[in-house]
Amino acid sequence: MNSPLRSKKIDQTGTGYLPGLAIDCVIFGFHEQQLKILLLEYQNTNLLALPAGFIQEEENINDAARRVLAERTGLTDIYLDQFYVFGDQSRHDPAPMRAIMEAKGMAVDDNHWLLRRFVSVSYYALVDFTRAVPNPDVLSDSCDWYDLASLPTLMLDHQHIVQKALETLRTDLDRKLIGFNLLAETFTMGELQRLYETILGQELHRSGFQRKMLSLGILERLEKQYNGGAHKAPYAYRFVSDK
Amino acid sequence: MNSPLRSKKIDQTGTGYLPGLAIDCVIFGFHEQQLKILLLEYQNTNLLALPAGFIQEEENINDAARRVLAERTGLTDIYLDQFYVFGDQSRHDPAPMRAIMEAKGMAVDDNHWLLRRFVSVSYYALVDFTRAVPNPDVLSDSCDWYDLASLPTLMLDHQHIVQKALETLRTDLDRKLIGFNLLAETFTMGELQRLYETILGQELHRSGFQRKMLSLGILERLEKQYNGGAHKAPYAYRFVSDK
DNA sequence: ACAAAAGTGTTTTAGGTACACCCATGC
DNA sequence: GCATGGGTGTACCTAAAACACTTTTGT
Repeated sequence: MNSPLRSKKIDQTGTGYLPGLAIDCVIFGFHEQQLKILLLEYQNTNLLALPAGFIQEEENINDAARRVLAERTGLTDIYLDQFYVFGDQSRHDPAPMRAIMEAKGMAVDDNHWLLRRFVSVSYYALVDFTRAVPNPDVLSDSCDWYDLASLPTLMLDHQHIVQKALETLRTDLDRKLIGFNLLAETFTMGELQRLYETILGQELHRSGFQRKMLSLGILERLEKQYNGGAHKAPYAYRFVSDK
Repeated sequence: MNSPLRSKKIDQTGTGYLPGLAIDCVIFGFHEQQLKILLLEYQNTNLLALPAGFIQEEENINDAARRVLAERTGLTDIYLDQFYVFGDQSRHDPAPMRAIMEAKGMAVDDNHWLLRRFVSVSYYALVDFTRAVPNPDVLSDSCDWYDLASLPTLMLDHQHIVQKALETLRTDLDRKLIGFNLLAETFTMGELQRLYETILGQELHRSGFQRKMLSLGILERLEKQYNGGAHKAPYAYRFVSDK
């Protein structure tokens, strides 16, 4: 992998990448009843941004997105969906990237390729929180999970991108049955319901939810899980694709 | 407007446009119970392609799509939706564009910007067939409607783009209530139903369809239309947005 | 009179909501 | 025993599907 944001040296010209095009990824995770996304914090600037990357000249853009995801989470088998292209010129603002590069001690030319206008092809990804290992890129000193419910201010229009990603996730949740990607291999019906409630931002009726999920024919019931709770042990379930 | 595909002279360098990025438009119309799309035929090559364009350096990409649409149809108030970015390197094939340019009598350099790899941001549009005035660009000698049901072979991966546009239209039809954009200002319930049936590729029950449409509260009933048919005169309806 | 398309009514079915009941477990 | 969370059963309501009936027009 030779992303300019990963290699030790930052390319001065952007050679080898499609110019003016970037990948931004909204990586969702779910932990302790909270929906979270992965953010990078840049060194000495307090700037927070979505994991991003560029597209190699001989690379498919969807593969570039998978590469970014693999670099930031260590995971390769991830649910990933392109959801929008942000291409307004108003989103172009070289100031934050300049601040990041200067904080890195770089001499920054006004014409540096990273300061030019970029069109962002945005993806959202759903990962198993317990399996992801966040990993910062060369320009950032941290890569961590942040609660979606109390998100700090983000760089550029990244807040807007997150908002649109969440809207897409909400409408896709029923249509594409993708929620399971946010859970571990096996899970209880209660965990699944709390996930749905968190994503949709509303409470769901327990019995109806259970019946609907089971009627979809995509859940395999396993043995009961004795977690030591003061109640009946729930069944564990596994998602089974029907292909 | 100074698109290189519209101006009399074709720019040799692509100056003024975002490099490597193109807009492709699947423009749907509906006429005589057929779903149609607008295609360009290039001079002396038998090559058919989707209406396309590039993005000016100071232009929003959605505005670029509107500009392409206005140039090809003469319409400015059009339903338009971004639906996918096609960015596989395998879609890069300079041969057809070279043939088009050579057929135009141009001397074509191997490094000509139009022969390089492009990432396509694709849009679908819904237009009122009776109001659109197809208008070819400078490289093509015709811009006309083609039946979606019996589409000829298209350039590059444009067949694939059309397929994905149609799939998106089908799923959006119920969710976004956009079908009316394909009809004239007023229409009968029968016309609307035949439109839905054509798009979805399946027959719908007449009474259920009528009730469902009326229950949405987005149709205003006007006077009856006496078309001279050997049957009861249908009501005319108009779409009313509820904002 | 009849066919054709339009508008409306009726019955049946399916899915969802709401609520109730019982089960298993730890305190 | 009791609170807690889990699984299932039942009544109810709404929306869709399927079908029937009536209306209006031209031939």
